[in-house]
Amino acid sequence: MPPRKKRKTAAPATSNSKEISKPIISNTVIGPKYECWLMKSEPESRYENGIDVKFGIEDLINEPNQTACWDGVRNYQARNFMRDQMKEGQLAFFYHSNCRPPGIAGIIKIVKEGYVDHTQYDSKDPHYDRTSTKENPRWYMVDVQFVRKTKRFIPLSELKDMYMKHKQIDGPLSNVALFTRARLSVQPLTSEEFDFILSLEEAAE
DNA sequence: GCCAACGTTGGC
DNA sequence: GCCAACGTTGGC
Repeated sequence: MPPRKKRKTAAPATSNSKEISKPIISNTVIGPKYECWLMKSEPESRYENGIDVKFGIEDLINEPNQTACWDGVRNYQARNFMRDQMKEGQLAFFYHSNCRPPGIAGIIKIVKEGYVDHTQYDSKDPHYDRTSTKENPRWYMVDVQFVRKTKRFIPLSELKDMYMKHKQIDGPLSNVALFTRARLSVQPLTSEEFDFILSLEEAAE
């Protein structure tokens, strides 16, 4: 199951009180601080169990309030980021995957923190999980809202060139999850990584 | 459509 | 808890 997403929602913002099991940052080992994100979604039609999982940035723009729940993520690391670490107001890149060309299309923000992904209980949903129970939900999602498109599409190829370069010189993208954990559909970015990538939208390549 | 990388499952 | 088999992601 693909961590792809979406459709529906536009949840009014009762901020959720649930989830108390927060992360607790054991800073015994100090890792990078993640306050920004990259979220992948497929902008082109693809059918899973007969249902189109297409959800590109234009689809988000067309949602009520330009807001959608990021349902359908079925990977534990990605879930943990959404459930435990994403905070309201944080920014994320909207990344187009499984298309040509792949890359960053826009910026979104987290408008509702982690809560139970209802699609896990829906037997008709492509991401139905028959083993998850209401008493002990397995999958979580957040709500995101469109902020803006990037001034230009920032292709993966360009990010990869930067990554390769930065690995040599220990530049800002030398550890970026997009390449060090390529298959994760919800990825963390440090502010430095986020800002560097954002600065690329100005450049003419 | 191919397939490398990597996550998950389940036997032992 | 190991690890082989299998499934998925997603670039190309």
